[in-house]
Amino acid sequence: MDRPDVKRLARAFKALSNPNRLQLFVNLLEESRLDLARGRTHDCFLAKLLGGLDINAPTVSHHVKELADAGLIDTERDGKQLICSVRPQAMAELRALFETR
Amino acid sequence: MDRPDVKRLARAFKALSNPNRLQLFVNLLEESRLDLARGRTHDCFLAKLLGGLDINAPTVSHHVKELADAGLIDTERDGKQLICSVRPQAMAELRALFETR
DNA sequence: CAAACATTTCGATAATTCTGAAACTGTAAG
DNA sequence: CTTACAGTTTCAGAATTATCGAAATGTTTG
Repeated sequence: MDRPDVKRLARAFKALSNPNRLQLFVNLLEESRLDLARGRTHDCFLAKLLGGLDINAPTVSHHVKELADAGLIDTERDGKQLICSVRPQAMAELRALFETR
Repeated sequence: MDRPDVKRLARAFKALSNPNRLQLFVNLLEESRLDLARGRTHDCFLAKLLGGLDINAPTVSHHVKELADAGLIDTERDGKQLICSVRPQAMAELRALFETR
């Protein structure tokens, strides 16, 4: 195994350590998987990610920023909406840590 | 994908979100892999896990407890030493989340 | 331009977390 | 029994975090 970059990993895990933020991330993951299954590029604006979450707009904005700063997702502005997508690189790095062997 | 247990996952991620605690866990992971490579059961007491860490005993104790409470590691007392091992179950659950597809 | 919309920034507060000092417990060795 | 060892508990202070309300920004629509 390559020596993991503990500092960066810790940053990612911190981003995923808040239940609301993690739920946001999981929702995005599932949306991504749906779209990938349809062979389409992923495309998901914020409001779509709030499934079942009871938090206000400022908090959502803060959480999204945190996920982005941790390198877990990419964001891009499209008109008045914010498009989110998971970063495959980050996924790979995290998966590697938990690989058995 | 099965619906992930967000609350429990968040707990695990929180346990890994502190750099010192994550380093502890990574050290244990690497020790485990070494021993598994030798076809032996894993066996690791705390002092062995402190590589490069600059934290005092009470803090270490606290961090280990946190990792155990989060279900990431098992601990067992042997004489005056504490034996730690990673929980394969937890590893699998985390790995699943980052699986692509 | 005005109104509606999606998100962000700011400021403030409550809650949680990290850490070490000091004192303690249980075990092994002399 | 005494000492040393490995780790734990308790306590308290400093630092970080989560959250919201209010106001602001930038964008599309009428």
